[in-house]
Amino acid sequence: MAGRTTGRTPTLEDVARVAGVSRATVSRVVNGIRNVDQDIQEAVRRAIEKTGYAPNRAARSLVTRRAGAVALVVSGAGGHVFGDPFFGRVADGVVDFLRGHGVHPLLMLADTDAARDDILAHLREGGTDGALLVSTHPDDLLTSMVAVAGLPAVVFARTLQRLSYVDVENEVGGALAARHLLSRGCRNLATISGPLDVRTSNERLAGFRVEAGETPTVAGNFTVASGEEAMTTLLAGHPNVDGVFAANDLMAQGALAVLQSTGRSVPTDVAVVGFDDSSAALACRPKLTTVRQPVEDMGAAMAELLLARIQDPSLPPASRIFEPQLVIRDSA
Amino acid sequence: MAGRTTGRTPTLEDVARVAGVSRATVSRVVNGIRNVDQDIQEAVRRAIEKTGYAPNRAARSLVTRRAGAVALVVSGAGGHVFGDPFFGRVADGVVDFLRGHGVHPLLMLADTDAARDDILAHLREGGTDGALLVSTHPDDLLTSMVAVAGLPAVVFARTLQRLSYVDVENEVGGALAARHLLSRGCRNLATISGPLDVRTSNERLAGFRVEAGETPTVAGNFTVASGEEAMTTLLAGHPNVDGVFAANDLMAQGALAVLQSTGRSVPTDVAVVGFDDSSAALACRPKLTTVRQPVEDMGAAMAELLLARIQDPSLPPASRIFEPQLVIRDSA
DNA sequence: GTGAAAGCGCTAACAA
DNA sequence: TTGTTAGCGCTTTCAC
Repeated sequence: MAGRTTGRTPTLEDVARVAGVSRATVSRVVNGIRNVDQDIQEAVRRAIEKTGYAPNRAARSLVTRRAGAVALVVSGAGGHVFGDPFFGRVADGVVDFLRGHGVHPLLMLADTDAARDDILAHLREGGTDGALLVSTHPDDLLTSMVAVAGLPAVVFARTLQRLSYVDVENEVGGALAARHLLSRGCRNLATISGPLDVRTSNERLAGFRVEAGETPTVAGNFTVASGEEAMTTLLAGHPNVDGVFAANDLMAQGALAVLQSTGRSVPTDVAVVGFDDSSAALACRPKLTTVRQPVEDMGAAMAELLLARIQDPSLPPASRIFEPQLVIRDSA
Repeated sequence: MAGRTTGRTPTLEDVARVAGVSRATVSRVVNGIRNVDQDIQEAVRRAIEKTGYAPNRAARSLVTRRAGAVALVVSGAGGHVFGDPFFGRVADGVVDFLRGHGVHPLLMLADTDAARDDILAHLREGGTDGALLVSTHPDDLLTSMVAVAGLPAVVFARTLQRLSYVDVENEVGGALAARHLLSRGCRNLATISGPLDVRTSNERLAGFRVEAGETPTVAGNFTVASGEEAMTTLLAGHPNVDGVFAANDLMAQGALAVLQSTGRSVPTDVAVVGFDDSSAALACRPKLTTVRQPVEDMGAAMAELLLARIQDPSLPPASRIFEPQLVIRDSA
């Protein structure tokens, strides 16, 4: 900072001149390479301080062929992706892991074809060293997209492609919910599933049925409003329901509202179990008993898998499966 | 894609050879510069197609001195920044605006000194062309940080520094809430404010008081739980409250829960107005009447201001102030 | 309208 | 252990 004499931003060359050594030596010191005399290291460090030198990322990337950044590609929720707490949690986990490694994620929204082309172009231009793909509807578009670019990538949710992925045992989660409802004495169960074209939804439902058998089911679309509608429909056909499992917390929250407005008390009359353990679960009254999905950890795992793959591209695709966990609160 | 013959990724040089022109010409075509013969343009385009060429970002950045990316620096909410819908909404607005310009935001979390140093270093290395600063507690740390780096920057919330900013008229929002409560006949108002060391909180409170006069007030910290506590305290001292204004939706949601659990009906017995118009406002039952803060638009405006500043660094810092808007739903 | 050539700032052989 | 040198792939004067 201090003592800068020139107008240009200082380069390796400037530091070298001040320290009385060669560019290469300065580069070595900057990059923490051994084999540099202690005294010289000290002199270089002083020169760096004096000149206010900071390495130029573009120049470095050009020769190392490393961008030092990864893409966090998201899609779903109709554009307002980050308003959705799910993506936010993933992002938190990703950021938290990455920053320990001096890497930052580049946020990209893949909601239209144009956007996808744009992202693809960016990846092909070497703007990032790899990609993290997160989508509520894991479009094949999205994954194939990266396959084309030939970059390391990690997907949230199982994938058939030769890509790494991170997922949660959704069936186990559904089963957890069913067992809990059953064990508290509920005998007339019903479920509000997610959209049936989403694998995750089906898995949660399947796991639930393994334990609870076939039960009345209405599909929602993961929103509070759809949870309300579903619950209303369910109640119309089965007024004596005493336990409901919703495939996510938002729909559970909607169910809660309908239940209460029809004079039923939760959990006394009807027990409700959600899925996710999002902030909505805690904001609800009664607080939601729910199946926790360790989303932040999963985001972190994605980042970890990706970084490993970037460091050693010869590594085969890997995966990490997480176990969901029942969090018992007040709604069941 | 097709016809690639070499193992390396194709460069301008390769395209030039295939098209039978010089590197410079290819560069011109790629960058859409006029003054290139139509036929040659066509030939170059074909060569690009044939070779599967994509420009190298690092190389381009090195000479243009433009990273083609901006930093989205966030802090607050103790690390789980994006779990907070507020940041998510800002991010959505930012991403939405930026993508139209081929720019993507680099996510950075400034929650510790180490993290801030890291971010500062990144900025100084030219990793981004500017920064967007968003914090619930607009630390001076954060803003001064960028001032040092000398990069264009835009802050969410008014700032004293010579930086651009975007803000909302919080006083107006508070006044809007007060007038609404008053006009529906409430005569015993109370307010749940945000932390008193946050400017935003004070502004909302001040605006409310201009219209409603001094009313019982308890400070929360923007969480549902703190809203519950505050409402409980308020009720203990003023059981006849018939209208409450909370400085954000989450606290309003907490107030709602306490009100209902003490047998009061909303809005009949007590009317409640929140602030933000976050997703929580819609998820609540009754749905929250709230003061809408156009957060996405504000995020987009930040991005717009930043891009303008990057394109023409001689531009002076600018600002944009948004008007909040009362959204009447079911709670008041 | 097009090409030749000079660099942007850095790393990484290779020599010394 | 240190310095010399050759690029990385691109944009951009400056001639032609």
